Amino acid sequence: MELNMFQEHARLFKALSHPTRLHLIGLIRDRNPCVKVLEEELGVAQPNISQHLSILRNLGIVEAKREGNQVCYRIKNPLVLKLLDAIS
Amino acid sequence: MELNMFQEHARLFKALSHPTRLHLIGLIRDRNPCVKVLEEELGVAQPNISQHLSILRNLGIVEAKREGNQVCYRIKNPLVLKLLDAIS
DNA sequence: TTAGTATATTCAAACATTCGAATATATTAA
DNA sequence: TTAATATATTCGAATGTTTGAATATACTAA
Repeated sequence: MELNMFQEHARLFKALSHPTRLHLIGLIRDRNPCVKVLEEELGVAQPNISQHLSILRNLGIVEAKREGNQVCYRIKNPLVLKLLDAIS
Repeated sequence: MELNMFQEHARLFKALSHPTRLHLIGLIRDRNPCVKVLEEELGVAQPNISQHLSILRNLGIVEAKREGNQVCYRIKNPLVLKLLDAIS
């Protein structure tokens, strides 16, 4: 197993190592929601949600699509779903 | 999905979010090695290895068994193996 | 007992993450 | 245009993680 593999996997696990991000991923998986919906569901301040979404975007875990006034999110890397299914 | 579930899963993912710990888990899975062997394989200082093993022990991911002079490690929570298989 | 080997713990400095506050940007409606 | 709504970014303080250095503990051999 390559050393860089460990780094890459560690980065992915780190992205999943915060409860808010796991909650976000769960909602995004189910409904491809826009940020407003995520904000209401989580009861977390909007800038904080955007910060967490930014982390997930930068790792290629989710992707954003603007739809008029709002931005909707969906899962980009299905590997993440495999991991979530494996853990629950 | 309960809020505490996200916390619990996040804790597990955090334990897996460091390359050294992933390397350790891989070796432990294959050979149930003692710390000396882990030290040689990883080329990382012994106290640092013990620190990472302590994190994995505290989360119930691995367990230690003293064998005379040395301490051997093995996987305790097989869920971790499911995760590692899912990611690779 | 003492010396040697194997492992664990403690501490502090360096570094990274998290979050609220403030602000910026994008789009729509008036 | 201006105002309103939705989302993103920046910054800094608080907090958490990582690591090397020093030290402690456990066992074995002499």
